[in-house]
Amino acid sequence: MTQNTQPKSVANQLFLTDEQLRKGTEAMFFAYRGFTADPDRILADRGYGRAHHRAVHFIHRSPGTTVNNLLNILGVTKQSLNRVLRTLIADGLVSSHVGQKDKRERHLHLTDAGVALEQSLSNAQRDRMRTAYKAAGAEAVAGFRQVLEAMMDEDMRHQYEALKDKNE
Amino acid sequence: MTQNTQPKSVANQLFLTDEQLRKGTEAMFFAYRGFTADPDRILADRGYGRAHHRAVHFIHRSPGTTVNNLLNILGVTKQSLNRVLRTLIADGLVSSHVGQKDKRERHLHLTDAGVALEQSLSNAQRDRMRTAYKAAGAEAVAGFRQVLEAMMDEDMRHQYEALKDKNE
DNA sequence: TTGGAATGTCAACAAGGCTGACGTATTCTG
DNA sequence: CAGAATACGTCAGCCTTGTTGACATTCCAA
Repeated sequence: MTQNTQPKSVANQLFLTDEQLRKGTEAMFFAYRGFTADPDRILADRGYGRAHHRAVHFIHRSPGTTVNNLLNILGVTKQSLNRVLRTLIADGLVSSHVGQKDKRERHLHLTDAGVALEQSLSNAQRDRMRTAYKAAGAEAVAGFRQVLEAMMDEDMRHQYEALKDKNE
Repeated sequence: MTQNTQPKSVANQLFLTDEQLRKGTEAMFFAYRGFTADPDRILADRGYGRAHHRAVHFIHRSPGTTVNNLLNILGVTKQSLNRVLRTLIADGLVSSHVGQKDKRERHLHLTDAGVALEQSLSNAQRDRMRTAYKAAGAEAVAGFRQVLEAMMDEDMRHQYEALKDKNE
């Protein structure tokens, strides 16, 4: 349907051919596998999965966040998140306190053990990311980020932007 | 965008700070969600999941491929893939023939209905990709691909490279 | 020709999504 | 103040998709 075998007038659009887009798709698929591979190994050793990683990551990012807040960021149901939080709290990696202002809320923090796990996960992931960044160079990295940001859903881009410059 | 108020030796490496790497991590997380969102909706309507998408995609890419071959590309166990293939075959989207040369092998093809599904999935995914590519521009896309390729595991990069230029 | 390797199938289990229903505490609002 | 709305937890049950284990068939090499 959108086969691009056009004249030169569109030569500057060559990166938009179906073939180029398909390559991008497959690159995303294979790269995401690499992206999660290292943390997955660490998690498997401790009987956790990717869901635990995501929870730990975002609690670390936003200490004191509420359950509801986390729900929006992670995009899962509360039943699903609750299962994960329950094990993390039981294992002493996450603490949950009733809110001061609003007592319906629970504020989540990593314990020392939780911070330690987060560190080992993010170190593993960062190492791979750093290697990839170094290999590709600063300009490629800028392009990488631009395309990824353009690929997000509206809502997610807002979540992302809100977190983006938090610790600068 | 890059404020160069630093000495050169530092400025060159600014994209390798932990903060930059963390942003890249989160960009991957949110972008991958967007990346899969559109096909996921189509699949859900038909009672399929992402595993079906992957199988259909790579059978389309490499018609006549064997189960074992697909296993290597997808990186799952044969039992897991088999369940998905079984439903796709039962639903008449994929055909499986015993190999001529080696009768242990099964060669996989998409039926017309399978091709139709593949089209609707890849059209949806390409649309988002195209929009993102357009918004980011050709140079950003080149960087995007470079970083993704550098992020893959060795083995996966080989799989990816092998597929990469197949239809050019 | 026979034993091992390769290919693929079936069965059963676990993680982690989902929906729906319900209970409890707390806060907001008319 | 009463009732609606919000935040959270939990139970039950479903689905997809990953896992291991057991097994049949086929091929190949000693």
